[in-house]
Amino acid sequence: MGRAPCCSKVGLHKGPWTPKEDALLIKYIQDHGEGQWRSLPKNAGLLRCGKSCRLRWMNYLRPDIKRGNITPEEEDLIIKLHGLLGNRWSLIAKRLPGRTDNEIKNYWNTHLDKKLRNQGIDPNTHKQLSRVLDVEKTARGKKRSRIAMNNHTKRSKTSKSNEVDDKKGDFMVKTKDENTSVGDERGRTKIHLPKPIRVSPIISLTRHNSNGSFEANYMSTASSGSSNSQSQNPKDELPFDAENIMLDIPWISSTT
DNA sequence: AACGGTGGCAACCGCCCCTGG
DNA sequence: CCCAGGGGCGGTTGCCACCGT
Repeated sequence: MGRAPCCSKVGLHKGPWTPKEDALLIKYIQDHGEGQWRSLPKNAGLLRCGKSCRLRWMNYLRPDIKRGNITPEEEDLIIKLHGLLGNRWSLIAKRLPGRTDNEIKNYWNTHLDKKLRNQGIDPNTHKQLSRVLDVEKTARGKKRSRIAMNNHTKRSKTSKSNEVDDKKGDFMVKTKDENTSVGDERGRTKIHLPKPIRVSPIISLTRHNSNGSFEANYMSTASSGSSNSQSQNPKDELPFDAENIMLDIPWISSTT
């Protein structure tokens, strides 16, 4: 069996946070700083799981968070970074000051995924979709049916990965120690990457004067598709150091 | 006006990695 | 080296507002 849940669910609040809970959390972190999430709820007088507190703080309460109004520049950058990094929302978020991985993930799922499909681009591979494929994926990518929900046909937690595999296409890769076939029934987290390319660690995004969009300029030193070139960077399984991508973005003064 | 479908997003779940003992 | 716990992460779900019929 897996590890026990991070906290006993008995007596703990779930669901939306109340202003009072927010205030307690903010006050506690202002006084004591971040960290010790597991013990924080108890010390702060919150009937919440530590993870829930962390999530609330990271995604909503942190003072440096920008909310909403994702600019076209940010949107373009998200698309470019997703093309490079795949669904590594936290890495993408690091390149967008004030944005959280959750916000970017949501924005991708609700806006950009659809937008790319409408442009005939496969949001997973960032390549042109064939017309047939596009129609098929659009149909399959529809928001889950409420009817299905009412019929209690929600996918079980344990079976989710199989369906995800079906949706995500060919660029699903296994994490580190995985060497079995796609569709692991354990529900292991899967990461889909763009077609493997060898690039230099330094990437710059230059802006088109005409439309303000960005173009990723990375020094590709080898042909694409060399999927055998396993990661030089075990941490990310990427052919470059995703943590240290340098971006030439005029409207972002700091890169971290 | 009522109802069902869809969109958007906050929050949860479960797995994995890292680190300290 | 091994193990357990904390924290981080990505995928998924639930709720609510909005929209079209």
